[in-house]
Order: sequence, then structure tokens, then C-alpha cells
Amino acid sequence: MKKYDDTSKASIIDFAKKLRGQTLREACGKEIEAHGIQGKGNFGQILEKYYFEYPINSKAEPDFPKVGIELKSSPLKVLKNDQVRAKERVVLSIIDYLKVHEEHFETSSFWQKNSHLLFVFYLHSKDEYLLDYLIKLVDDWEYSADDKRVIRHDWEIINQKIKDGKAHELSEGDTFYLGACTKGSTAMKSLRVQPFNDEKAKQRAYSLKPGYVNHIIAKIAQAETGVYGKLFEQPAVLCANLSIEEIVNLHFKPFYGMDVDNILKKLNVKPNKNAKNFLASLTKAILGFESNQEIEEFVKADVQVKTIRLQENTLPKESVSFPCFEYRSLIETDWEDSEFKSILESKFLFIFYQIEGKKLFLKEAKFWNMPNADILEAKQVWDVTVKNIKTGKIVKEVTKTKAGKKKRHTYFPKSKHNRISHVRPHAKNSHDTFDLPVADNKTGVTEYTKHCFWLNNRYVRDEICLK
DNA sequence: GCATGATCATGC
DNA sequence: GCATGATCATGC
Repeated sequence: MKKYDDTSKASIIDFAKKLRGQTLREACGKEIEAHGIQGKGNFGQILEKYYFEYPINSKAEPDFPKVGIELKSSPLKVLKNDQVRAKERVVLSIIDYLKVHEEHFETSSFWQKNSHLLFVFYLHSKDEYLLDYLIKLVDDWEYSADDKRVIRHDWEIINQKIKDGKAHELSEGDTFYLGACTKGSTAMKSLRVQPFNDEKAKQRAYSLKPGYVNHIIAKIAQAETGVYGKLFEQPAVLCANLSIEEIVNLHFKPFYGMDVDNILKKLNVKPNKNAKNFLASLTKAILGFESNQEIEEFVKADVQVKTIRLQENTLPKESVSFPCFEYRSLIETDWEDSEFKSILESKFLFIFYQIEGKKLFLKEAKFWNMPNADILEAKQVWDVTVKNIKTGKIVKEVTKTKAGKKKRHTYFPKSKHNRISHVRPHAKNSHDTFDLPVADNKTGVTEYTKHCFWLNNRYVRDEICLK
């Protein structure tokens, strides 16, 4: 006898929710121990076969075809502060380059399969067997009207690129909530034919970006924290049917060419001009938010907002920093799963301010994402950094400044070594450190000042500002 | 004048 | 106390 009624949404969802607080081993009984299923899709496949008891398939129709629900299982990770986040993006269906360009969103195979999802989120642990992962959150998911609009727009951006014969240039950062992520074990194996260009393209799948998955998790856990502001809820743009990019442009364009004091006057706000986050506050104010508000759409899309001060010669005054890395976890993570790669694959919003005399003018706000070839070039910086840390090759020389302060010169890649990126300190001071997995060869120290990857200011000028 | 090492201000 | 988003300061 069936354990649930596969013609009833409520029955399926209720049956799924019984998984909460259990492991697969507990939920499926003894026969699961001899499951014999290998490979990467394991958790989801066992869930389908032994809990829901339907044959594993990769059909175009949803997993529960009679009610149009697609089952998705996905891992969670726990942060240092005990909060729960998505461990990775959620991968949806493969993009069929040869067919999708003939489709319309509402009737597309993507929307037919993925418009109503049923999520099973489990706690991932590298110390445990997957049958013993604890299932934390289970619920179904349908997109809000605003979210669906963004996702449709994303789907169309991906489609347009295929129609333009640029499937090989697709990249996660092209879109907001719905990404085109690579799919397949090795690059060579996953090369596919595209319809409007002889060049083969990497196989890709539609995916929900980690930021969007975190949004789903927070909703299901009913634990929406933080002070959010929504671009889509501001009076001026309500019902206007605009894309995120259009809304952002609408806010910034009236202030192009205006100096900062004037913008402050027009907006009637007074952020602390001496604070280092002054321009970040001003950017928020231009978008219509308080400086302590997170912009929900940007969080969901993993958009990296960066404000840049251009010198009179247009070279950014500073390079662009990212969060500092832990030496130990940096060398334990493959490039494919690395924080740095996922940052570089993000969509960026750059806001350029230009110094002229004693004044600062708003020049332009620009969405941007890094081309795949440049991500590979930046990987060299990551490679050298990982190798240095693994071999304890950190300190090259220690000198003293005139004031008698110690200055340590390192072997980390400098901005001259790579067109795109370099590694530099990012710490409170030189005593603000992380442990080294291998003691430094030269000095023997076992901890070192926190460092991070930076985007070279020249690269920002040449490839983002001036293009 | 720029590259690089060092550090700051804010908010949670 | 720390992450974030930055700027400062020195010396080549």
C-alpha cells in the first residue's frame, strides 16, 4: 500500500514533513542499509527510492507529475554563530541549448518542472555517513510574484545569450536569482553543441543561487532575521514591472554628475563623512534605504556592492577587498568549492565616484560580472597562495621602518604578478591573525596576519570602469 | 606616484 | 570581538 496519495499535494507534503528531525536510516527502515546506490546524487536518490518509493528518473516532468511538484534535497551548513545556511546552490534542470531557444517561459520545460518545489534540507557533516544526516527543514516552495518576475527575466537573459550564439560565455554572474551553473564531472566531457555557434559550450544547469536558497531556508524556518529593505516595495517602483537593474538605474541616474554634498542635500540625509563606509551609506541612501538595512534582492542574488573612489586620472584610489580567508580552510578546499571562486562568479554592483579638485562626483552605477576567462586567470593567484600556505612559504624578509616598526614582506602574489588579483593583509593590525597549518619556513611563526584576495585597482579601471 | 604592508570606523 | 567595507602610510 502507498504511504501517501500521489494525486494530492497536501498528502505528499504532509508525508514529506514526517522526515523532520529524522535521518534517512530512521525514516526508511532496515532495507535501506543495503541500498547499493553510488555516486553523487546519493541522498536525493535514496530519498526518492526508499522513502517516497518511486523509481529514480531524470524525466522532463516533475517528480510528482500528477500534482506538478518537484522534489529537491539539499545540504545545510552551520555557521560559527550557529545559524544555518545553504551549503551550496540548488541545481535544477539541465539547460537544453538546442531546444530552449524555441520556448517561452510560462510553457517552458524549466517552468513546468520547477515552478513548485518540495524541499528536504539536511545537515551535512563530513564525519557522518549520509544515511545519518539529520533532516532539519521540509516544506514546499512556490515563488512570490516578484521573485517569479526576476526568475523569468533571468531565464530570458540566459535564453538571449544562447540565441546570440554565446552559450559558451554563460556565467553565474549573468543573472540574479536563477543561475546557469556548470554541470558535469570534467570540463571536456561536459562540452555540448550550441545552436547558433560552432564553438562548443560547457554543459550547464539552471540553479538557484546560494543567496536565494538562504532566503527559502529562512522562510521555511520562519527565522527571517536582520533589517531588510526591498527594492520592489518602494512606492516609486511598486507595480512598475521593472527589473532589478532598471530599478537601480532609476535611483542612480538622477544623481549622475552631481557632487556628493549636493546628493546629500537632495536626499536630506547626513551620514558621517569621516566614516570609512561613508560612500557605502550614501549608496544605500540613493537606493532609498537606511545604512543598516540589507537590500533583500541583493542578498537573494548574492550581489556584491562595491563603491569606488576614482582619482583624477581615473585609477581607483584603492584596490577592492574581499573577506579575509582562514589559512587552514583555504588549503582544505578545492578551487571548485572555494570562496574566492564563488565571489568572482557573483554579480557585482560597482558605484564609481570621481575625485575632482576637492569634490567627489557620482559618475556611474554599473552591474558587472567577471568573464570566465578572467576567473581562470585569477585562479593562478589562488593557486600560488594555496601552494605557499601548504609549504610554509610566507615571509620573504623582515625590515624596519624609520619609526622602528617591523614590516614583513611576503611571497603572496602581488598586484604586479597578476592582471586581476593579488593577496594583501586585511586585519585590525599585524597581531590580528589566523593559524598557519604549516609553520613559516623563515620565521617559524605558526600564526599570521589575516589576509584576503583583492581585485587590482588597475583591473577595475581597465575592465569595469572604462568599459 | 604607485605598490604594498598596515590599520581604521562602524555595527552587530 | 569580529566581520565588513574600506583608507592610511611608507618607501621605492
